[in-house]
Amino acid sequence: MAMARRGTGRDGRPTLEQVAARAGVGRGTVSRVINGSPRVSDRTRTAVEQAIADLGYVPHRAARALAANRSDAIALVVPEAETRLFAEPFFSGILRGVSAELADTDIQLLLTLIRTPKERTRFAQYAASHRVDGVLLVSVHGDDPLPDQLADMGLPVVMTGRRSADEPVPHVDCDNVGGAQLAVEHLLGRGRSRVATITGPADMYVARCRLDGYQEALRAAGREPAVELVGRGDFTEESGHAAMRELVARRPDLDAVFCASDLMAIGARRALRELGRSVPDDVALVGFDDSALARHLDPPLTSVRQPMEGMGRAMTRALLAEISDGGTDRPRLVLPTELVRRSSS
Amino acid sequence: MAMARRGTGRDGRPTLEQVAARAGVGRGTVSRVINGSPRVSDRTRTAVEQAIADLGYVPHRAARALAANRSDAIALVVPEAETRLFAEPFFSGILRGVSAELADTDIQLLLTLIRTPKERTRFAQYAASHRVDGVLLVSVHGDDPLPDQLADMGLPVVMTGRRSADEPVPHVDCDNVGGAQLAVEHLLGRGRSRVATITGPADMYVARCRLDGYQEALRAAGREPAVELVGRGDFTEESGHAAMRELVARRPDLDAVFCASDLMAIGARRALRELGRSVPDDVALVGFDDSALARHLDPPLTSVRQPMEGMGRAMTRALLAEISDGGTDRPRLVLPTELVRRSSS
DNA sequence: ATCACAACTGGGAGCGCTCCCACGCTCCTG
DNA sequence: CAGGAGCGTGGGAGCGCTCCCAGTTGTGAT
Repeated sequence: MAMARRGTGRDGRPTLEQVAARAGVGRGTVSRVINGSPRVSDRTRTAVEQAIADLGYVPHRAARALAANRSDAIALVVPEAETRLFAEPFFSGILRGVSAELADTDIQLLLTLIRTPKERTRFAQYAASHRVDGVLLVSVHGDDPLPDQLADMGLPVVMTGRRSADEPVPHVDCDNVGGAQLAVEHLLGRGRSRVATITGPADMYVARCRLDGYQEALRAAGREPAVELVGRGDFTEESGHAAMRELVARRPDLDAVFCASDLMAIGARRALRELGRSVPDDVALVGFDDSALARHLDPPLTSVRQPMEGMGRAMTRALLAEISDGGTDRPRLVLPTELVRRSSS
Repeated sequence: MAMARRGTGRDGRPTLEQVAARAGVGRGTVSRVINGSPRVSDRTRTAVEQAIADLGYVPHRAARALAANRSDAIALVVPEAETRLFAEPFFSGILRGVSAELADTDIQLLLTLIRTPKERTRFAQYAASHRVDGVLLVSVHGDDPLPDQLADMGLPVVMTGRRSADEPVPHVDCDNVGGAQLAVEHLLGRGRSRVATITGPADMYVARCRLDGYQEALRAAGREPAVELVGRGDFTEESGHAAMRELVARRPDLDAVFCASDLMAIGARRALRELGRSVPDDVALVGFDDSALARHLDPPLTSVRQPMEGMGRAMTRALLAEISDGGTDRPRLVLPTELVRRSSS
């Protein structure tokens, strides 16, 4: 036997039912008002809105999720390493963008830090079981299967960066090639003629792009890129330090270095100091990321800025669009980068 | 009339009902197994577990939340300014700690960046309407009513830092007084005798604590703190720069400065360079936070490290405890700080 | 063998919402 | 003036779970 209708929900908060009673309408009508359906007369709508205000009614998320079969939540998945290495501005910039874009929707942001491959696997299962309506993926590596797994499960996904030139999964990237070109053109424009580079891991597409930009800029200026001017790093400071020493040993006459990350530029700067070369007089230095560190290096580091907050916003918009239209246009966005000139070059 | 039971849930995923059917038991029994109730025989439990594995069953969050009247989610609320100013290591450190502590629970982390006072108000309402089981609050200011609002609504809350010495809301803080003492003792131990400090805003409890530590350390060493050795800052680089210039003008003979944040130490360092004073020979410098910037300053900055990740973990544990036991012991934890010695002192 | 009691188990009821069907009404059309 | 065609509306059914109350079975004491 059905229990008598109570005056409030289990926890004392009003339910749809009470709002309906107070407004003198049916449950369905209140639901329609809340969800912005046009099939409600103005009179009724006003009355319902009044009742909602009077009661301080707020829809119950779980009930709504259960009935409507959606969660009104999206997940932002970040490898834990990101929060250390590129903490500023990469991760927090993305986060601000995502959060800003979500601010006037009713959608929750679920943050998932992934430490291990095992957690990565577990995440796919979790995501599938109706925890989220879509997933934002940050810093995906070249061989990462997660984006495809999620996409195959029919879950909307948007990621930052690409795994390759023909990335099938919707994504938002910044113009790494163009940014590197800007940097190298700048160095050439300052009269430097033996411009070296320190690259990231060859298996990361982003690193290849920055190398491509470096080479293209040189060719555009009528110079053939020299192999011995390319140092290999892995985006860490230590690798930048080592690569810089090798470069100088190989080409003592180099007069500029474009580093594919600020952290590597910091390592390179240390190496140059050890070798008694001044920056920017002997060697001009440019980094990539425009991190907080760049601003505070001695001398302040010229760097390529990625529009992190813009990328966060763009990803989120793309994901929300995919969620609502069922993934018809699979966006691929590339946002412009910008050179921030400081005294290291 | 009830519809015939279907073979799977609406979205093709198995439901409790199917697991029960496959294991040849009732719905209630499967629920008991999933929730770890002891009132299930081993035979049955094994059979159910097998069925769960066979079907790849994962409980439906929303359904569970609705039926059990809990959300299995907690919110981490961060003022947006935090993600800029103290991005590293403060925010990401806390985040890693929280995330680590949550890793082997089934609890989701909801991240809420708060930009404006209006959003702050809105959050209270959201939190109340069964979106979360508890709230983690970061960087609360002295006059912030949000912690009390949430606590008054009966929502478990734990925050980092305190608003005052007798903070009523459960919290996890680091030993700011002790950290400042460490720093000053260290400076005195290196033979410095005219130790100045640059403080944070007087209305922030954390700033007062660091000032107290500075003064106590001096007194413990038998010296009376001098008013003209105290510079006022607001945790920003610019304020550190200005305060440093004033201090030197007031007391040209000072030989050490303890800054209540790394950012202010960076500003101070710049001022000292402009004034032609070397670090550490003329003036020894110590910061607070041990940010990434400290490591890369020239010279590398001695700084007080807060156990950010540990604080994140501690907060989370405290919150989970409060959620499960209904808030009986209202924890107040103070974690130790540590001095990281580098060449600036 | 009988009874009390514990240990398990099944399934009804219900969480608060959305979806959708059916039911008045009003207003045209022919 | 009958027959649609819409509009706006009410409310039943059901989302997948947990809770809890009745069984049902098994055990040991009498």
